[in-house]
Amino acid sequence: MAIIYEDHAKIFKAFCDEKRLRILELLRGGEKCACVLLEQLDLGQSGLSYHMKILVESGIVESRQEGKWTHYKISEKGSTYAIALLKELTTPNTAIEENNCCV
Amino acid sequence: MAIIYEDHAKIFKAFCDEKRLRILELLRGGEKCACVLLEQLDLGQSGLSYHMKILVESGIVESRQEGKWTHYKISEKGSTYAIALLKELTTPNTAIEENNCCV
DNA sequence: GGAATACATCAAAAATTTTTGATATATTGC
DNA sequence: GCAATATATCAAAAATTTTTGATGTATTCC
Repeated sequence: MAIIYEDHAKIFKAFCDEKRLRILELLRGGEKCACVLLEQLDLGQSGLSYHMKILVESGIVESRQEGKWTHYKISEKGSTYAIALLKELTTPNTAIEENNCCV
Repeated sequence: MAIIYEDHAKIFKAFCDEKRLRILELLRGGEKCACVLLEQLDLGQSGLSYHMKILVESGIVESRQEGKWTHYKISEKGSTYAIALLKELTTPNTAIEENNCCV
């Protein structure tokens, strides 16, 4: 399957797991460091790290290092892009020929 | 995890698999019956059926039976809802208290 | 420098999703 | 009604994702 589908799928993977949706919900309240997320979620430390990696790689979340702490927040740029992409993926594209049958 | 996260995750599952993104791309060209999708995709018949079920259950695709054929198309209503939801999920929510630490 | 803290990475186990092939159901044309 | 066609469903296998616990790395504090 073409590269582009893989990239697009990656973006929406941020939203198709309940744990990650819960994390995003917390981040809607503003930037949080991993330790705060950890105490609010039913997740182990390495489990949180795993999900944060997926979120950051999707572009929906950005991370910022500050000493020994890592702070995470929702990326406005990434979110805007995802919304535009979702619109595109669900909008009729007349450039694609109608290829029908079975009538 | 609360019911609502499960429902939301279900919607975005439509977009986090490459095969399903490819199917949506085809449907952007207009309503298609399963047989057309089948010949355009690298998928077996039961595999297509599996993915179509996920797409329909996400609300992004609607199906219409016509004799022995099933026609699928992108649901405008479902898409609009998904876009609105994605916006909501990535928009700061000041109602949620800022719960920070580590500063 | 050494201990403590925060987080990432790794590998194995567990869980879930996807694929595959067989079978079931419904519709059409004879 | 019977054969053929279109699609759904099922169950087992394969693949992928997620969880878990152990270990590694970087930073701070003493």
